[in-house]
Amino acid sequence: MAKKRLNQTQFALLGLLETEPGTGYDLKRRIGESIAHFWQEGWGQIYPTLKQLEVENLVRRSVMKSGKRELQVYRITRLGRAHLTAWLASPVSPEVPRNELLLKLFFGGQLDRIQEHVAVYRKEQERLLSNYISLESQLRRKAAAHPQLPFWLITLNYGRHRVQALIRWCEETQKTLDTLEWNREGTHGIASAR
Amino acid sequence: MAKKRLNQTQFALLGLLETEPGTGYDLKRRIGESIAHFWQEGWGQIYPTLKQLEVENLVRRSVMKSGKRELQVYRITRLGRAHLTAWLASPVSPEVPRNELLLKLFFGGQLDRIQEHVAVYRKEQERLLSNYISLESQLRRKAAAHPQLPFWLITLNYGRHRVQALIRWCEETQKTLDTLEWNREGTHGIASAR
DNA sequence: TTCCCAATATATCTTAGAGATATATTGGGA
DNA sequence: TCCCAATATATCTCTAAGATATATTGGGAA
Repeated sequence: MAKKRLNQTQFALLGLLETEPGTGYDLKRRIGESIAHFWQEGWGQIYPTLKQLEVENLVRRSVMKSGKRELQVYRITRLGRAHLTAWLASPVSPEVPRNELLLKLFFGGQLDRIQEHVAVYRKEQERLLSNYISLESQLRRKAAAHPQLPFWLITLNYGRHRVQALIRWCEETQKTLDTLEWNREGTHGIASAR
Repeated sequence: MAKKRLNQTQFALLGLLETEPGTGYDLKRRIGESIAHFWQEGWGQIYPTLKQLEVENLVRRSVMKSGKRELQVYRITRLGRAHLTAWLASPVSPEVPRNELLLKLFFGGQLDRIQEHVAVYRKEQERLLSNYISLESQLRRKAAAHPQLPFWLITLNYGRHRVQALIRWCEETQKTLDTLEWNREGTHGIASAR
């Protein structure tokens, strides 16, 4: 008996529908507004998964007419809620590491290109950091009394700790790479006035 | 003209073959010994990708007989080397975040289960940390003079910074969750002597 | 008023990748 | 001699990333 690999998109959508019913488009929008900093879904997952969830009776679909347009509104069922709860309590599956930047660093190549990769990466982490900070103050204002607020802050805090560490790594790495560049030039006897 | 999405496995294998020719099995072993802490490949990628690389003339295959067994040894070609170099210099594609632990935290659920998730996660990060530390001292001993050593240390350093930050996040989070538990019990008037 | 565009809404297609599994050989130790 | 772990190659399924097609709707500019 093969252990069924779990479709995480299912549970992400169930979790979102638990808060409030909505259309596929709506769910995508809500992902962007709430969990995008650690979870993303594309159209290619959302619409087929909703259909699949309906077949399994984990969600129910109701069609809302608005002019010529038919909105497919999904809401979670009792069974869906049960599945969600079970999943929330189940062990977190380990993450598989795959870091393109590190792969390129490991293989070496042209030093100046590597330095550029690190610089771009650092900029991106700094962008993320300021993003987390503004999201946090926004949350504290808009949802100050929300019972789930502590959990939301915890997820933001994760991002903050992570990117701060990565920024420090970038700083260290940039110093190391500068030193290497220096030594290499020294070795080759190239005096470059900069 | 659609931008061809890049098959990262290709370049990972080319990078490994650049150092030294080898069989698919050999490459898997070398991944485990060198880059597994930030990059992994399964059989399902390795063997088909090697065949594909051969078709594209990026690697050349030679069959070595050893008794009844035929070893498929692959070595990188001049063209393959050119592709690899171009890839090493090309921009790093952004990482798509997908963190199951944070998703479960965000959706809330039973507090004790969340606490267990965090505890397990913390243990895993601590395991990784001690792993990085021993790998580093091992590297410094075995490859002290290797020209690529600084780059290898940089990748290990990335892991160390990352997991140290995540361990600190776990500590903070555990405190926060404990406080929440306390408050909840207080609210419900449950006096639990522990 | 009409035209255009951005936002809303649903859907599908291809490729990459994760993970499991099948199968055969080989070398060394009980 | 037998067995098992390591070596070696290969395939299959499902999940997910990303791009794209298509139609509607509401609001602002010409």
